[in-house]
Amino acid sequence: MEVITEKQKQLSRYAKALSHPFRIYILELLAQQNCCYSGDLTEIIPIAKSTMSQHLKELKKAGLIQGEIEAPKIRYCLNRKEWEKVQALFKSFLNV
Amino acid sequence: MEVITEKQKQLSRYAKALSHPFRIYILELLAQQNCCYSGDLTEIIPIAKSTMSQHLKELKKAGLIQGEIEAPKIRYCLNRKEWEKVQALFKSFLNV
DNA sequence: AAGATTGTTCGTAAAATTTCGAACAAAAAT
DNA sequence: ATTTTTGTTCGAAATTTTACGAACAATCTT
Repeated sequence: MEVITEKQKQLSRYAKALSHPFRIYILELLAQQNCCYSGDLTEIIPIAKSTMSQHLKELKKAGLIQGEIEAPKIRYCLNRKEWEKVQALFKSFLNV
Repeated sequence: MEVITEKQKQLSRYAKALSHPFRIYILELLAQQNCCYSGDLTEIIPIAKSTMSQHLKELKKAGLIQGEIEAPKIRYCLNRKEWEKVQALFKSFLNV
C-alpha cells in the first residue's frame, strides 16, 4: 500500500461514500436544496430509519454531511467545505 | 428502490468501481499514459496477480477498461467512450 | 410526570468485497 | 513436443456492507 498516495486514498474514500444509490440521492437532495431532516429523507426513500441512520453515518464519516440538532429532530446539511474538496479531487482525477 | 433513477444507479456503480485505491491508481496510469500490460501493473502495485486480475475484472465489469489480447500478454486500455460517460455523470453530479 | 416524537445504537443475518495460493488455460519460445 | 510466460479461475478465509426490528436516549408536549 506504500505505492498509494494520500490523494488516491482520499479519492477512493469519497468514491466509497458515493457507491450506494441512496447516498447519491441524499447528497443530491442536500446539494440542490438546502438541509433536510432525517425523517423527511425516510419518507422519500423507503428504508427503515435505522438503515437511513447508517447511510447518514457513512456520509458523516466521509465528512460530506453534518447534522445540527434541532430537538427532537436533526437537520442534516451538506458540508460545503468538504464538498469542494470532493469536487477538486474528482475534477483533477477526471481531468475535466 | 423505485425512487432511484438510472442515472443515480449508474453513478453509484461508477463510484463503486472507484472505491478502491488500487483501482484509482490503475485508472490514473491508463488515463495518463497509454495502455498497460497486467504484468507491468503487478510490478508497480505489490499484490498477487490473482488479486490484480480481480481488480481489472471489476473495472472491466464497470466498462471502464478493456483488454486486447497480445498473446501471451493482455494489453489493458482505458475505455475512452465509457470514460466520457463517467466524466459527464460526475460533472453533472458535482456540478463543476 | 407521563406520553409522544425523533433518531441512534445494538444484535443479527445475508450478501458482497478483498485477498491469497494453487490449479488451470492459451500461446510463444525453445 | 516440452517448457516458459502470462493471466484467469477456483477455493477458502477474513472483513465489510447492507438491512431490519427492537431497545434505548433525548427532547418536546401535554
